[in-house]
Amino acid sequence: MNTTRGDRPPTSVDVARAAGVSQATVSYVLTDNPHARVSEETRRRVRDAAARLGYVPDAAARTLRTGRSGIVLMPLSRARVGRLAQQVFDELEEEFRTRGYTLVQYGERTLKGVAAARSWLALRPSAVIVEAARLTRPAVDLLHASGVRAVVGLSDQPSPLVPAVVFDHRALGAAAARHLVERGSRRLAAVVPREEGVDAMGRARLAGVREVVPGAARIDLAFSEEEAGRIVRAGDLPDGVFAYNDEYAMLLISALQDAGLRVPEDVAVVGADDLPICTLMRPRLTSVHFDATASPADLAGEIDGIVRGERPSVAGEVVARFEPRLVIRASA
Amino acid sequence: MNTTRGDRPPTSVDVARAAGVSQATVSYVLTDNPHARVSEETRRRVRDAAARLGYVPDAAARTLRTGRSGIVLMPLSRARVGRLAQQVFDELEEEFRTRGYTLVQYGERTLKGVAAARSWLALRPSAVIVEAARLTRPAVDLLHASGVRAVVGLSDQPSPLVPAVVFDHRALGAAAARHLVERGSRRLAAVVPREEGVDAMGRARLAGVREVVPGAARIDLAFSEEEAGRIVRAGDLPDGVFAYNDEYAMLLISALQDAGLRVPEDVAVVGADDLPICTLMRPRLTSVHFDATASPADLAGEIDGIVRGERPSVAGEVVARFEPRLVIRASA
DNA sequence: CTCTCCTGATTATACGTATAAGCAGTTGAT
DNA sequence: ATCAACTGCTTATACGTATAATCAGGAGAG
Repeated sequence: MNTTRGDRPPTSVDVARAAGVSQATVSYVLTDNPHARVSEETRRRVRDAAARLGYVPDAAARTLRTGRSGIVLMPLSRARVGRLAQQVFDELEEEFRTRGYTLVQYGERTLKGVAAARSWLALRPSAVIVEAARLTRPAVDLLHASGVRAVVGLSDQPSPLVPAVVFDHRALGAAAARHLVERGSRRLAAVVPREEGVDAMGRARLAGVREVVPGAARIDLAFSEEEAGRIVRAGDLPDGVFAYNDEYAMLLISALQDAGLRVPEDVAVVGADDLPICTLMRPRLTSVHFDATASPADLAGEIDGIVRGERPSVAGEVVARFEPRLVIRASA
Repeated sequence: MNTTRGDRPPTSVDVARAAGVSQATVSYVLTDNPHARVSEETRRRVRDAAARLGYVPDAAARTLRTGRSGIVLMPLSRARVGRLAQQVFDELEEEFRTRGYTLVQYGERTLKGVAAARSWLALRPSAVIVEAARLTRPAVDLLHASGVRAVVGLSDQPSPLVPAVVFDHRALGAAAARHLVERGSRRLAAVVPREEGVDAMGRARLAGVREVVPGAARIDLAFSEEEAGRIVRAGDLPDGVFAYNDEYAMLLISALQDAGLRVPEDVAVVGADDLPICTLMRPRLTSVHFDATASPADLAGEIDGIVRGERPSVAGEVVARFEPRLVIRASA
């Protein structure tokens, strides 16, 4: 049944032989090249042969020839980002796949600037999605000059170098603080996780809290019961806490309850991410959800448009913005 | 400073010109080819030139030439697997990267057998890690014949086709059930989640429970408070429940407590995954942890060894096994 | 009838790399 | 002194694809 020589996957030459045409014709037909002039009859023969042989184009050869792979590179460590981002990535992966791209998470975390860009270029990606802080002007220029059509930044504010997806952590912290104040909290604090990688987000959210309440305290906290217990027992607690996210909120609340303190009566607590566990805790957790102005599908579409040259890539533009939305429950 | 013509990334030819040698010599030096006979002086010149130009080999060209990419393909949807597997993937990604591979999650979820294998082969991966259930003998043969050195299955039991990573879900369910019985539960039930993708794991874990208690009831449950509440209010509850995982356990416990039932006095509950939230819930959640007989580093090393031909690929072998370990807390 | 234009193909080439094969100059054995 | 073997390189080639350039043949215009 398999008519290819040897036992490697069939190539376009094998398809050509099977269909009785030249390799070029196979390529013209299967890529739907608009400049191609091939009769309907021949197209059918080629497609039949390709299907019969189970032909799948060699990605490397295609990339080498065109100078561009279907790869969308995300040089991030999935483990280091929040739950929200993980979910967004999962959906993005799906969206890109339906559009013919492969989302590759290529975790080069140490390099920055031009050196990082060069290592990314080994894959000749069509697009790169990366923390804006790791980009420099020369790096962006190098990427564009080397055929990367879309460079998209992730940041907590618009980037002057590239179009960006903005996660407004300050606004998130501010929204939480505003609610705590309105509810009657007089002394505020914000948790900043000690975990490497998320501490930056923690500081940005703290800054947002301090936009509203300049004197808000900072609670540095590792994710451990012991440390949470120690902080609660140390006393001198504020009456309103923004706990960085829902998991830290749960950690804090369990420590507070163990110490005999009531939530929200003694200490009000606000989480973030609006995870399913919010409704399962007692009291139910008030949380700040990150609403996106654009869905993963929109984002993928936007990037696809830039790659295909249908849309311009505008530095400073905000491709999608994640804005805080308060979900009020019982804990604050 | 940049001595390359045009503005595309430098190639080995550019490096050769800069070092005053031929392109072949550059390749010999930079790949550390053992058959190469190049003087130390020349090697230095080549390496200097490469560093100066910021040369990074084109992955596509290398793949085309060698017939094999540095890609380890995992055709899975990350969103569909459990928290444990997600964490394992994150660590695997890191391990593979340090060994020079790129772990690519290429989510072709619908295809099976030879058709799936063909689509995977477009990337000429060095290794494929995939659910064993999607493999067939011809598919495995095709992969091997096409240059894929290591095909590793994920399964709840050893696979006759390939070496496998075994997640022993039955044993996990059985361990939970055994504990519940020893604690004094007379009527058992196991939750099977309705979520697509994880339901199979749920059924396997239920089967494990029934190995211990043949008459154990099955509770089909979607992750929603309404449904959990409905089930609790319907009455006729068992006095011991294995809740599939920690999150479903929390869902169930919150519903039980809302109905005025006590955990574990009225209903004992066991979760799985041993997430951090186990110690934050009240009562603290008894959970079954999946202990690995091999770390992600070991697994990556094993696969690397097979790819490099240092280790044989043995069908039926168990590369790593995840075995249940009970963590007893207050909920059961 | 000749020339141009169009159709539907083919032939030729380049992408960047790894590696087999070849080749000049030197060394060692006989 | 002669030839083989070795050293340190170079030249040549193939991987599989996309696409520019070319070409045979027929249709239509003059």
